[in-house]
Amino acid sequence: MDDDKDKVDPISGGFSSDPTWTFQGDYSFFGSDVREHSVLNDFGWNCQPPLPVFDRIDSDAVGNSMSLPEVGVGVVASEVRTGSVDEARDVSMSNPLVSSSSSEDRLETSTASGDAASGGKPPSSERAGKLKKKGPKKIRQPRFAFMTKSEIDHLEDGYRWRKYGQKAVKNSPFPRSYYRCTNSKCIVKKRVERSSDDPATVITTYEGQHCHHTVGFPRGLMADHDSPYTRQLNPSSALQPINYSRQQFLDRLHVSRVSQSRPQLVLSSDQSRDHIHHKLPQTSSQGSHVDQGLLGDIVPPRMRNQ
DNA sequence: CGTCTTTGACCGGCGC
DNA sequence: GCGCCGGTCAAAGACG
Repeated sequence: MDDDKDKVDPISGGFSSDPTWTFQGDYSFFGSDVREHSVLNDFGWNCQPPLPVFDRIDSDAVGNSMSLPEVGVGVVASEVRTGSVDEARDVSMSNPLVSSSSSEDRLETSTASGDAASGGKPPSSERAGKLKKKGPKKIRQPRFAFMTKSEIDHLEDGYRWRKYGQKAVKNSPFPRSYYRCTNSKCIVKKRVERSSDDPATVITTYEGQHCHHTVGFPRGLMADHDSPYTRQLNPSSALQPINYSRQQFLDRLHVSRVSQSRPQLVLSSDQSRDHIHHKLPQTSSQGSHVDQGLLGDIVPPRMRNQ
């Protein structure tokens, strides 16, 4: 192990100081506010507010703007302004990440306006009579995406999801899956797709904010209820700062990954464990940062508490 | 039997 | 107007 690699660049969050973790290209990917949220925790990434305001997350843009760290999570943290479309467009115009035209535009318009009601197919009789009335321009849901190296598409994140659709992605051999939070009162959605550039990379896009706590890992995940990981996932256990050393964290995480055969958000393949060991930037626990759900590591509080 | 996934059809926006 | 495309619905099937 080379401790030199554990130094953390407060600006880059450690990625830029290590070639393996370098986000190639430039930080425009993160917008101008990159300095303000590049704080890493033991998890590898911890977006601290304020996040840059993007018009959208565009997986194409993501792929073009960055190269993923070999292991771990490449974060495309973003917040979509909840306001008028025009407002958001103004943001996009000033953000180099945001392309002028993308499918996400269409996504925004279609999902936010009707959401559960508009997109699908009501009974034919109903369909004929119930012509879409143009409601007020949709309110955009906060949205962010991240990229993970994983063989598993749908990564556990502490919430339960119901898959409601799958579509082939243009210019990609991999389909995109659509998930919705199983909590009936929760409107959070999630898209999962593999990068066509790097099939080992899973791009997960969340939309909206959970209005409830995590449900834990009902499928037997994270049985170690006292792990730092669990503490971050479970609000009830996240009441205190995480005190594990990085080494302890990695050891525990490794055990859980191997035993469960289910890679978690930050980590990917087992063979990369040593790699992670070397490459994970070392930071303090940022003890004040405790949160609910895995999203707590990514979504800034103001996004979650809107 | 309840829950979840699969899958074909449909909707609406956008570009041409 | 038409076709493309992303997103969604919902019936049917699979699964535990």
